[in-house]
Amino acid sequence: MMEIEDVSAPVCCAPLSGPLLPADEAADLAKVFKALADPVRLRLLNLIASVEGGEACVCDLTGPFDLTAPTISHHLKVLRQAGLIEGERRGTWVYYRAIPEALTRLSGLFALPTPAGL
Amino acid sequence: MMEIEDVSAPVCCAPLSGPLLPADEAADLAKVFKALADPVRLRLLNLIASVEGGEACVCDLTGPFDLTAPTISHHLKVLRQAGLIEGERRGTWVYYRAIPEALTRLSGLFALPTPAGL
DNA sequence: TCACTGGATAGAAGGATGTCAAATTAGAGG
DNA sequence: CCTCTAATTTGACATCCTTCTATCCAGTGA
Repeated sequence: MMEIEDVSAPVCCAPLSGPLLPADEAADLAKVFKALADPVRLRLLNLIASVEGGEACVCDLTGPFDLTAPTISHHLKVLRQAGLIEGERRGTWVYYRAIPEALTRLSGLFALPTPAGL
Repeated sequence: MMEIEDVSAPVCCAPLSGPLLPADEAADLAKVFKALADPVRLRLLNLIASVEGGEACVCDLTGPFDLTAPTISHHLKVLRQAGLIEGERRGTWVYYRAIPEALTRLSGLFALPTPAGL
């Protein structure tokens, strides 16, 4: 269940304003953004990343949405396969946390070379 | 032709690790990521943002891809409506440039509150 | 072992998306 | 005015995505 593909791994450092992105890296990056391209998943990531302690139980992630448990489970899987979150089962419950490196990587992607211009 | 919707405008400042994102802001943000969730559009934005002078002619954006002109035009429109790029016609040609504020906004979205942990 | 609960998986229906060919608009130049 | 080129729009088609219901798996505890 906890399989991870982490398509974001090879996508690393260079900002979009920087050197030309190879086509295969663009494809990998697109998968990460595809994971973010849904309001439910954005709110899920937001919920998980903003939790005090860094961990959120799935049982607390279903309530805020007007969706069935399988749908939430599906969205969590998409976020997981994108390398944005990771899950761990402890007893009856499963806990998810954000992967800081993934967020930092994305932050750097949008960095500008000369912010003096703005 | 140059209509802009700029769905990214209301989405502004708070990082994903920060306070809870309202549902409607999440929906707006998702539109921006939907625009980024395609390898061709990522490469287009990369091409435009990395051009010396900050401007790229559409005529130079068709070559790098194995796609027809209408398809490139469609992708540019999606990026435009997401508020990531803007276009301007000068004579026969249309030039596009990245909108730095949009990129900076996204960069801040992935900022972490306490990078001390990593 | 059996029942109960939290969570994931499988399969299907409906809507959204990427791509193309064909037609359209905008400007340059005879 | 006519033609040529750059770029966009339109309409169609195939594919993918979100969501559901139904089912299955994993632990807990009697």
